[in-house]
Amino acid sequence: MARGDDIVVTLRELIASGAFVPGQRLAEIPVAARLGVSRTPVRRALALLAGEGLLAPAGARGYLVRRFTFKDIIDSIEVRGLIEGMAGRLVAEAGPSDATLQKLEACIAEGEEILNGPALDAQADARWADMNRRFHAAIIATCNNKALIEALERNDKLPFAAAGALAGSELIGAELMDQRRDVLRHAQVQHRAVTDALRERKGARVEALMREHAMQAARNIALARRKIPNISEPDDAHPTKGAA
Amino acid sequence: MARGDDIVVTLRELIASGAFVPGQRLAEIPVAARLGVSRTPVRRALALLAGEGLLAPAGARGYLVRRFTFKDIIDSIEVRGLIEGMAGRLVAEAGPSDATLQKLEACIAEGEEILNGPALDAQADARWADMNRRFHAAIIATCNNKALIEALERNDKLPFAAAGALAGSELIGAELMDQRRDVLRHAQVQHRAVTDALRERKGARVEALMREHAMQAARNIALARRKIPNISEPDDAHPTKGAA
DNA sequence: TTTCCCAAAATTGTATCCAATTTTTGCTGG
DNA sequence: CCAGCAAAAATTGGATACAATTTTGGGAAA
Repeated sequence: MARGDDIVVTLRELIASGAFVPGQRLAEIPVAARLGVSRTPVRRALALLAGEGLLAPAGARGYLVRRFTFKDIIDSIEVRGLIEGMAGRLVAEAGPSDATLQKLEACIAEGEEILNGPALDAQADARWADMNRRFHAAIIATCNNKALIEALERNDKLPFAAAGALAGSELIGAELMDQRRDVLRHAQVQHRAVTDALRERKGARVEALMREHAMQAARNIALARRKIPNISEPDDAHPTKGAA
Repeated sequence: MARGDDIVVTLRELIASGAFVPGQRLAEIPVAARLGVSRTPVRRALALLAGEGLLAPAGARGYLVRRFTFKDIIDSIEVRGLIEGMAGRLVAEAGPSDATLQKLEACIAEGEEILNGPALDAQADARWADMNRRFHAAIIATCNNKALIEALERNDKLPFAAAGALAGSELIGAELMDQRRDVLRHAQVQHRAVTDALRERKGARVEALMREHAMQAARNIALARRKIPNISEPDDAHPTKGAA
């Protein structure tokens, strides 16, 4: 998709990195000037980002950078657990292919390698993040339910909702690195349990494990809460796109 | 939202109604001519519909009307059950407000009214569809999880995925109307059970009930399968937007 | 006859221009 | 001094013009 989607990606990163303040109005002309393009592709990008939920309609005209509270982040991670849980159950019920199981085992082996390594530095963390993404992708990719896959794809675009969003980010300081090995060790055990349950076609167990696995990620995010840029307080009544 | 969103709505209806054949390429100029507007708003609309999953990118340029198999429809309904199930569980765990319970009871009372009415004609069916939408909306609206609400909103845009998509449509012929009363009676019982479980804060039970309630809707869709326009056969290898 | 290449046509993507609506600002009146 | 209204400025949405890329079709050569 070599359309004007690079603009969308750039804007998404700018929003996630905190370059745009939540609640700020995103006028087309300044954005276009900043990106060095005309208003036309910016207009398309803003509409798409609003469709993704990163921007909120500002009254009758234009868009606002949406506010995300800390609860919103935790909630989206729980939704990820819900979706991945069903995906895992579907895979278990259908019986995972050998190729899938091999992928998962390879991820586990790599996880073991990382955990047994000498230092758990930023590089090791990035490697873990990549492995973690492959593990989760291997499950959702074979669930054979397009609606479910797309629901997860959309959810993953919300800030810090995707699997491995914390790992590999710059949010883990030295003080969190101390606990990091325990955290990843626990995740590794969960990956092991998920893989075994998949092989044994224990659908309900996989579903519960994936949900709990996400809840664990939510707790880890909570540890880094203070470093997350641009999270709003829960009690501010600013517009964040109303419910249904 | 008085933006160019009416064009998006119109196109969505044209796709759902089968005016566009799946796999057909949607060129901007013909679409713009058909709607009587210029290419600019059409481009925005096509990009948004692709974001919603109703269109698939056609190689490096333009979009195709996406193919939906019958399984895709059933799958999206099951995803709806998953999401609504979690929403119901959250409402139950937090304790539903009196206002919510009153709304649900009002829906149930209206359902009883419809079922006890003399004829179950198309008008009664449309009334049921409206009541049903309100029932489901009352639950999801109070779940207090924005990611979940938006996941449902997106899923509801897929063909026949939304609650009450079959009821109120033209797909129920005379032969299905015979079974219609039994079908709705069963749904009414499920609404009753959901409401009671919510009041009693039985989260797990609500979740299971909502899932099963959706599965029932899937079975009803299956009865009308032959009348659904533009569903593709499951074994055609045409592009339908690849998985993750 | 088939295949490959080049040219032409069509279509998408971008930039600019115009109209319409909204928002802001300043002035006037109470 | 505040409120209300009017005018002006700014910003968004739509249409058109232009550039670039892709696709298609035809012709020539093997």
